[in-house]
Amino acid sequence: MQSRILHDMSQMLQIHSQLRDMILSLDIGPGERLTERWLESRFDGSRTPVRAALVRLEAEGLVQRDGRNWIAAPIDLGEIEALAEFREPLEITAVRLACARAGDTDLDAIEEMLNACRPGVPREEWHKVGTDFHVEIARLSGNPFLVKAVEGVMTRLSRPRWLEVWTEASREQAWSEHRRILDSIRAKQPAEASRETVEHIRDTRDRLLRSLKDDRRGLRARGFAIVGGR
Amino acid sequence: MQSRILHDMSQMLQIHSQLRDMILSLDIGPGERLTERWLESRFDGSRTPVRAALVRLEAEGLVQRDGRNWIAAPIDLGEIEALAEFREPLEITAVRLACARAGDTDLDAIEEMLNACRPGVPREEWHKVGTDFHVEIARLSGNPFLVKAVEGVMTRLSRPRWLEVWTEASREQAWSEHRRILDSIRAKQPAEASRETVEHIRDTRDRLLRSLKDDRRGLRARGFAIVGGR
DNA sequence: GTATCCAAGTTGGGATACCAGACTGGGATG
DNA sequence: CATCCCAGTCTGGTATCCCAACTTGGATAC
Repeated sequence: MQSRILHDMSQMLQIHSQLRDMILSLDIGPGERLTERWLESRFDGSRTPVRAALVRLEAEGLVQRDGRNWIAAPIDLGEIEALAEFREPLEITAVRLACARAGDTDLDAIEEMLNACRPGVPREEWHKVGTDFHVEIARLSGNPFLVKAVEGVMTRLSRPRWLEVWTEASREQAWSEHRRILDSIRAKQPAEASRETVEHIRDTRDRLLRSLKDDRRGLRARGFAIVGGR
Repeated sequence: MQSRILHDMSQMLQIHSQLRDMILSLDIGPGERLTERWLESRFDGSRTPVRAALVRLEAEGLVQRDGRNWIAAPIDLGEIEALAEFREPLEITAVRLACARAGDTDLDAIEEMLNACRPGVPREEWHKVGTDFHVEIARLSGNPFLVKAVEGVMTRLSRPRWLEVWTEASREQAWSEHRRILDSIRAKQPAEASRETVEHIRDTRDRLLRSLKDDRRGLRARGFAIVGGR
């Protein structure tokens, strides 16, 4: 009987995780070329696990093929719009199901997560909570496909959200929108929670697109590939 | 050994496609173990492209890890329910957007596809059209994420749909439900199209679950792993 | 000065050798 | 007869080597 837990991650998973972090943290810029040989030396492994990691990251949309070459996925303004359109029905469904299925302890855990965001905590924490909130709500739906899909959406939105120029006001707005959604779920008000979710998604989309378009020139100057957008 | 033109299709893609077909056609049974060495000899390639293909198939949900081993994904009754719950909002959104965005020529192409299904054409064709209909409707939405998600759903439902015991009546019912949805889209009646879509998805779910539960014993006898279901 | 072309270097794709861990079966032991 | 143990075997994971296709840069011809 195999009762053994894999205590040591395979190199493929290590490289996958590290490269993922480098891309999401913009340590590797959007559109930047990745050669298997460079990655091999960078992570001190052979090309075999490097290639396996690249294939997985391709499925996540963080890495793409450019002809025969690998590149970190560019920031795509059209994609941000499509993602907003895509996640609306997903997250509406998630909050409605959460109203029906979530227990109080689940909601308490998410509330605590939100409460961890107060003036003074580093921006990384705000960013992470902003992602996790949506994923955890989806998890309350009990539907693994909703969770996977929302995770995918938030992964793809991670870099745009990081590049957004944050004002104190917009940060507080997003936080209170999250808070309102959570309260509506707790009050078992699916219609209200849905409406707030749609509003939040559209606000987020508009903020991201406006900010990225405004900074487009500067971001390109940093070597970041920003494509799409009309 | 291989001096073929690589521009056409890498071996990884060939193996991916062939293995995918073998799994979807139940040539490889649900739950069946796959060893890299067997695949290597079966497809006359080395383990390198075999492993890349397996990683991709894992992302599609057709292949899983079982401990350190690879297996063809079992049929999971719980998954069929979760998929129905997941695809409802997706396909509602797709038909609504299709009402707004689809042109007549697009709709004609789908109608022709449906018309190709008449008594006498082989079951494979009915099966394929039943999948493609939903994907093509999603394509009319113009949203690539909706397309990808619906493709994923239909891929995961492919084997259950194939295993379902088909009566003449249920086949005709599914066909006419498709037809009605298409007509409502053509008439730009999003509310009606949505209602019909939900109805169709729930009918499909119930038919699949009933049929699989009834045949569970027989399918297991054929060596097929059928898991889940309460 | 410009266009052309070829050789050297680089890239990803594939093949293969080797490794460590897990499984299996049979034999020794109580 | 049951139990335990160990070696042989098989597995996926990794490193490394070779190859064909592409890129590139500079010499050459005009």
